[in-house]
Amino acid sequence: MNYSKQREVVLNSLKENVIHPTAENLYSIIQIEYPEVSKATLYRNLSQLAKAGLIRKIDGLDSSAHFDHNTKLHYHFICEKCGKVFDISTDVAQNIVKKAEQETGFKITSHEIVFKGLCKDCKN
Amino acid sequence: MNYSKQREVVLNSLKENVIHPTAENLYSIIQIEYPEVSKATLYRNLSQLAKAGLIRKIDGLDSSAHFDHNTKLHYHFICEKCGKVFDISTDVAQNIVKKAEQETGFKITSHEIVFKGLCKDCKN
DNA sequence: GTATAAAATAAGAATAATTATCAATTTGAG
DNA sequence: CTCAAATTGATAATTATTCTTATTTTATAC
Repeated sequence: MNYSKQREVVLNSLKENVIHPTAENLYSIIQIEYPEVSKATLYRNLSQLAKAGLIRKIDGLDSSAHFDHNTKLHYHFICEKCGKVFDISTDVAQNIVKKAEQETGFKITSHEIVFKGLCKDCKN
Repeated sequence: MNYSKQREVVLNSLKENVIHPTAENLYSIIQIEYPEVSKATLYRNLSQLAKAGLIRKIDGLDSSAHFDHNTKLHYHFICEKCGKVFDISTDVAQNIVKKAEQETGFKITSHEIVFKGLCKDCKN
């Protein structure tokens, strides 16, 4: 991966926006300061950065993919009322990969857990 | 929900095709015997049946949603080589909802676990 | 520094999956 | 049987994302 100004902007924007943004969220945010970053470039870089392991793509939350600056293993919760995404620690499912591999005999290379419901604020 | 012939066809086809098909998979299958079921009707009925809890929609496996005739709680694995989807029992993550609710204080109404990797056949 | 090949870009077209529109048909309660 | 509500087929529209192409940047070799 060569250096590019646009990729740096994408990566930094994600690091500064810890809200698990979608590509469109990030595009709006980036547009304000860096209108020179096009949508195609944003999508391309998000893919590349995720493939390189520098960021993480989160599927299954809602109709679009969200992106996470935090590459350490953890899970996610999306509030069905306000749409906010929160982290859930791996404590909730210990040794889950080992257990699943033992049960199935498959080789597991990645996994994601998505919880849905109401966050603390929206519950009331 | 009123009765409709088309909805019956959709539900029965899913029950007979335990392969976790996508909407397009199911459309191809249904077309052969029941060309009178349109694509719009298929999508509409899959949504309605899922909302009514008679089937389950699985997100996060790949670019399209898959559907499951089995509404009992369980998790999923998709083989990144052959694309087949397999069930994973809830044993791999016991009390996960309770744990996540205790950790966060959120109200969790649903969750899904998606594993990716290589199935037994593709591993070799 | 200059040449140059590989990588990256912007702009917009294209695609894939899904949802919406709407007139016509079907269903079910009274 | 009647009529409103539900459902349908056909197709347009939408959403999210990827692809195309000509141009520009970057890294490297001289």
